[in-house]
Order: sequence, then structure tokens, then C-alpha cells
Amino acid sequence: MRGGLRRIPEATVARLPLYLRSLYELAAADVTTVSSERLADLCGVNAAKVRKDLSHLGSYGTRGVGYDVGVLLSQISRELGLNQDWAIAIVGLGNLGHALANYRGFGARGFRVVGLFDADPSRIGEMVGTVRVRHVDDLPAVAAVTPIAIGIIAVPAPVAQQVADRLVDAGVVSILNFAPAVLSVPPHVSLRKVDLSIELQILSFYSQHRAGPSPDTSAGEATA
Amino acid sequence: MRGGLRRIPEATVARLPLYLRSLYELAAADVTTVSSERLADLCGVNAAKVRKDLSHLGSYGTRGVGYDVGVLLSQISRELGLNQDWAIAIVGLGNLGHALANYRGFGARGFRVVGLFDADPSRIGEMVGTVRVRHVDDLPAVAAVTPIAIGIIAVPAPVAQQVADRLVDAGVVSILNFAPAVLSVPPHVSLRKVDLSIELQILSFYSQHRAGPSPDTSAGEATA
DNA sequence: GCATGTGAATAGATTCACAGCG
DNA sequence: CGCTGTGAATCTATTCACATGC
Repeated sequence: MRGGLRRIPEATVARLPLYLRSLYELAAADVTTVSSERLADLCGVNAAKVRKDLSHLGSYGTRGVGYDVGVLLSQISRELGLNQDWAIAIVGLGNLGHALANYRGFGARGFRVVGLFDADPSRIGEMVGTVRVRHVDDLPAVAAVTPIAIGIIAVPAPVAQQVADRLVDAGVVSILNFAPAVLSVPPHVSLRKVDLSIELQILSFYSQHRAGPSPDTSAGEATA
Repeated sequence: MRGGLRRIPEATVARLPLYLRSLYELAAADVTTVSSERLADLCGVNAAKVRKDLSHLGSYGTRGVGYDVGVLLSQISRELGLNQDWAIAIVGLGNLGHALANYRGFGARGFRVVGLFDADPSRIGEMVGTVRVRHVDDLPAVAAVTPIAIGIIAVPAPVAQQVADRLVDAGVVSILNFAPAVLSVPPHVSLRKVDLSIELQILSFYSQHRAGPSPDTSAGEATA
């Protein structure tokens, strides 16, 4: 029954947040125990996958019974590093940047927007929520006071790489890129991407090739 | 040299839009020929992967030379179904929905926003760009006039499933879901998802487990 | 000579099927 | 008896390495 601890497969990591969300819902409904089958249903995945994924955490279920919702919640949270708070900076406050800055559910668990940056003088000084937009040149100064863990890039593609470089220079180790551009970062930095037009093009493919297949995937791209 | 035509692997489909983007840049710079190695560099992938991916298209390169940029452009575009125009509807015009509706680059190639829908009376009638926001109850009527290929869900999680159901009823066969909820759709409908908080949680994991690994992944989830 | 195209090798993820335990 | 945990089987994807042909 001892779960193997170590080297959690990438595909598993990508699913843990999904499990976590369903577990929160179960907990909110005062459900205390859940089977792999039930959890799998809620997450739209296969039950064997759930069990194998959870076994990587060394998580204890109870044979013949299932998993304790509270225990799983805290184990997955810990594994994902959601106990600590992660400081986020958003660079680029166009439409998307604004939407991201206003996104509730950041704060939800463990994420806190501590910096908003733009290069356009007309946007500097604007308050978005409780945070004032500063010039991207101030990034190092802000990061010196409040170390930034995660940088979100929401600028036009042509300047995305230089923004990434600045974030890295400011000590950021995780980047989420919304710009439609391929970025390169040093190996110690994790990078994931969200690209709307790529998503649409993939959908276009499967629309055209009616009867398209399609298991499931998770967004982004990472390096570390 | 004949490329094998058929059953393009899912992982390949997800990379085609990436190649396409780099090819557009090359074409814009009047580059007429590109090697798998060069294209791979531009896209941040491995050269062998590029060659194998392109071989699935039955695409002709020239040994000792490389690929013709124009030919590749049109082959990939055709394969992705980007010759025809895809009509898009966005449901939910909160911060994110607005940002999406204003996103230029939709129009870029093959995508056209033809409908904006919300359930909140205070938003009905508002013009976003050239499109007026209508009540989500009008979806069937609008779809009857202009068939909608792709639906984008940008509503709160609790109502995401019913919006998906309505889209499916209105004949939509591809859905891009931004709500943090697991949706189920009939097998003929393609579904992909973009989930910001999942992305952040994955980054959190790799930040915590410093020296994290991470090849690359592409966003979403699909069914068809 | 040089870069494609691809068979074979490797790695990774999913699924099966069942032993093992509460 | 029911459900977890996991070895083994399968499937998918990546990478290697080289024969092929311009």
C-alpha cells in the first residue's frame, strides 16, 4: 500500500489540479470519501488513471472503501505547492492583461497578483483592483522588494521575448506566456504557454476531418 | 518520398499551427526555402519531429535542399481547414469574453466572430467591435441564419455545462472552454479547454520541485 | 554532398486485469 | 466482497540513425 514517492510523471502533474478541483466540490458538499471511479467520473478521466496518478503521491486510499477527501485535498495541495503563496506579476495590460488581472480565482488558492506592468505610458498609474500599473522598467525594483515567482506575459508577440528576458533577469522562475510566440528561457525556468489561435486551429482541423478522434491534453509548454 | 496520408497523430495536429506561424514569418521575410532544422529551431522543437510531422501530410520536401515555404504554408493551411472561414460565437462577455471578442488575430486567418451572447440583461445590446451582444436565448435563431462552427465558453463554471448543451443544440461542433469545469458533449463534438488556474498550479508544482523537468505540451482537451 | 523521409529503438502514457487487503 | 495499488500489456509519441535521391 505504500505509494511510490518520486518523479511524478508530467501527465500526472497536469491532472492533479483537476482532481483538486473536484475534491473541493466534494468537500463543499460534505462528502468525506470518494472512490477512484467516482473521482474519475467527475474529472472526465479513466479510473485506473486516477489510481495510478494518486499512487505516485504515495497517497493512502483504503481498499474496499476509497480515498478520504480531506486527506487527498491536503496531499495534492502540498504536492502542487499550494500551501505557500505565489507572487504573480502580469506584464501587458491590454484587453487580455486586464481580464487576467481581474480574474478572481487567482487569489482562490495560493496565487496573489503583486505587480502589473506595461510599457505604454498611458497605462502607467492606472489602478486595476488594488494594484497600480507600473512601468516595466520598474520590474527589477518591484521584484527586489517582493520576489516574484510567476510572470504572466500578455504583451504582443514581437516584444514577448524581451519581456521574458526581463522577467528572468528579475528572478522569475515560472512563466505563463499568452503571446503567440516561441520563447526561450534558461533551463531553470519553467515555461508554459496558452495560445488561443492555436487552439482554434486545432479545433478547425477536427471540424474539417469530421469524426475526428481526441483523447485529452493539457495546456502549455514547460521547461525547467 | 511519398508521404503517408491519413490518420494524423494528435500530437502532430497540435504542432501544425506552430509550424504555420513560423512559416508565415519566413514568408514575410521573403525566405523561400527552409530546412527541418531551421524550422525546428524557430518552433523550439526537434528537427526529426518536424520531418516526421510533415511526412504525415504527405508533404514534399526536396532532399539536399529543404521545404518550399509557400508549398508548406498552403499544405498545412489546407490540412488545418484554414481555407474556409469558421464562424465563431462567444458566450459570456465578462472580462475574459470581452478580451476574446476584441482579440485581433482571430480574424487573422479563417476565424470570424459572428455572435456574442450573454445572459445578463445589462450586457445585452452592447456593441463589441462590430457585433452586438444578444441574449443567449437567441442563440438558436442566430445559428439558424449563420451556422456557427466554433463556440467559445467564457461564462462562470456553474453554468458552463448548460451553455455547452445549448451550443450543441444549436449545431456547434467545436467548443473551446475557458470555464474551470469539466464539460461533457456528444461524441461528434470536439472539445478543448483552457484553464488558467490549472496552468498556474502546474507552474507552482515545478517551482516547488526546483529542477523540474518539462518537455512541452499543448493546451486543451478534445473529443470528437 | 546534404537534407529528407522513414524503419527501428526508446521512452512515456494509458489501460487492463488481478492480487492483496481492509 | 469491493476498491485500491500495481505489474504487465498496449498504445502513442519521440528520437535515433541511415538509406535514398535530388
